[in-house]
Amino acid sequence: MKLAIDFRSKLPVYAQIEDQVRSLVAAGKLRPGDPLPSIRNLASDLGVNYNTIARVYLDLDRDGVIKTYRGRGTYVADVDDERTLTRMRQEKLQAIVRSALDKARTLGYRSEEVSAAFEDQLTNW
Amino acid sequence: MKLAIDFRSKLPVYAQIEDQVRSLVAAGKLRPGDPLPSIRNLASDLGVNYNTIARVYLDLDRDGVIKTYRGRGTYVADVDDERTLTRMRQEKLQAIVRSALDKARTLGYRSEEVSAAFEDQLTNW
Amino acid sequence: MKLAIDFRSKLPVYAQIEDQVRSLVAAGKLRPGDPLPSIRNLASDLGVNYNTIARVYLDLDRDGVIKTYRGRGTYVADVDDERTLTRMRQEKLQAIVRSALDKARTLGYRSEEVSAAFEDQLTNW
Amino acid sequence: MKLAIDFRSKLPVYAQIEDQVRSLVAAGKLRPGDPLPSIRNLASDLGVNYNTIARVYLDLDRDGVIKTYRGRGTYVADVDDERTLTRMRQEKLQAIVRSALDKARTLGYRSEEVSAAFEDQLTNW
DNA sequence: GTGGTCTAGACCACG
DNA sequence: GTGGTCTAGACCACG
Repeated sequence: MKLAIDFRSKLPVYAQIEDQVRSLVAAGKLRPGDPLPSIRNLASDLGVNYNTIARVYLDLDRDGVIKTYRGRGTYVADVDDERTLTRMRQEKLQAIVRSALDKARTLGYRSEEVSAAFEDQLTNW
Repeated sequence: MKLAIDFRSKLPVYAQIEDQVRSLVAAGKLRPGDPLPSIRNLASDLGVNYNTIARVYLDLDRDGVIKTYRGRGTYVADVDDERTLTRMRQEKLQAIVRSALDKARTLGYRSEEVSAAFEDQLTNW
Repeated sequence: MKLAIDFRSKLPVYAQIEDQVRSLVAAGKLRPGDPLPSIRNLASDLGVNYNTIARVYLDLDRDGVIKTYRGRGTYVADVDDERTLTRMRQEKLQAIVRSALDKARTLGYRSEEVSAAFEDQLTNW
Repeated sequence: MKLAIDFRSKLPVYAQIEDQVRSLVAAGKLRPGDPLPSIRNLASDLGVNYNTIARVYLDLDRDGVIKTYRGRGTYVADVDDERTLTRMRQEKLQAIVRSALDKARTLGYRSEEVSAAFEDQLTNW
């Protein structure tokens, strides 16, 4: 599980990690039943404290994203069926795109400009 | 100057405001010489403390985004020439688009998917 | 706000405090808008660490029991109307009584025994 | 021996089991000499680890609630006479009732309210 | 002054 | 080994 933390970001570290795990699950890169790294391992990997990751896993568990089993580990929570997963994956992508377009529009860019910038960037995908 | 603050965001209020002002300047919605609201006015408009806006203006001034003149007010900083402004405006847009594409790619979306989502969202611009 | 912690209980300290605050709100001893002690004050009053109370307030806030305002303090969350409050108060009492009766029944006590014990204890209320 | 574990409770599993066994003995549902299930059986019945039940039996043995005989099994400890058993049974019931009344009183309920709630709940015993 | 995040480190519960 | 709770203490954000 590849996560990237920006320690200079004003977003709290725990929020950055939570966001990324949620995104990975929503996008289907982490699938129901997949094991997550142990708290101690992830903490050491990311160079943060055990407690910070413990909070992340607690939050995600409460929100039903993951399931933690005392003494046994942490896993991506089950989801009803494959259809729901596919829908979630689409919605996640749409949210990403919509958010970028919203920002651009708010800043006064015209749709042709945005479209051009998009085509341009997509070439070196 | 329209700013939107999300008090439930984990991003500090001062950071949200700074980001938005920087973006408005970069996108050319705020142009060199344009006046900014007084600290007191903006604070009251946004429902935040005077000190919070004072900090924002101090940061932006220090970074050369705005210029504060004691007793006369605060203004968007001058920029050499129109060309630079145009370039900044383009770069800002590219940064927005690139950031969205990066996120999508990291999450495992294929370029065709992203392209489709983009076209889709662009229709109700 | 009078809270009692049993440090020898196997119930975590934070859970004991959360339970008690929830009960006080449900029973109407703490009413919407009432201020709660500051985190630092309550921590020092109860002889526990700041972080423990911070967690309590965070949990209660997420569950909508209280509202915290950065820099300003923490308050019992608003509730629609007086009727709801009255209903909550009744339900809380019923939950207490039901829980005791359930336990007694599970342990094989007959209803007359329980009734007698109840009348007995109620005399020195 | 019917025991119910709530794995989401903040009370440790071992404490939940110990409490229930103690209560069953105090209430006379488990009588001196009655056999308890083997550690392995109970562990498998409850879906918990062998070590957890081993700890429970060790604690209960240490407290004189049960007696473990190597190779022969575990039994509810002997008690002098029938009178003591009867007294323990009454005290257990009183403890249950007192605890509920204490909680209600602390939360500001009036004795008539509690009495009414009690009568009410007792009807569907 | 009031709330929020993070670390280092100890100790417990469960497997 | 894996998750959970708690402390002491530092530093930040907001009013």
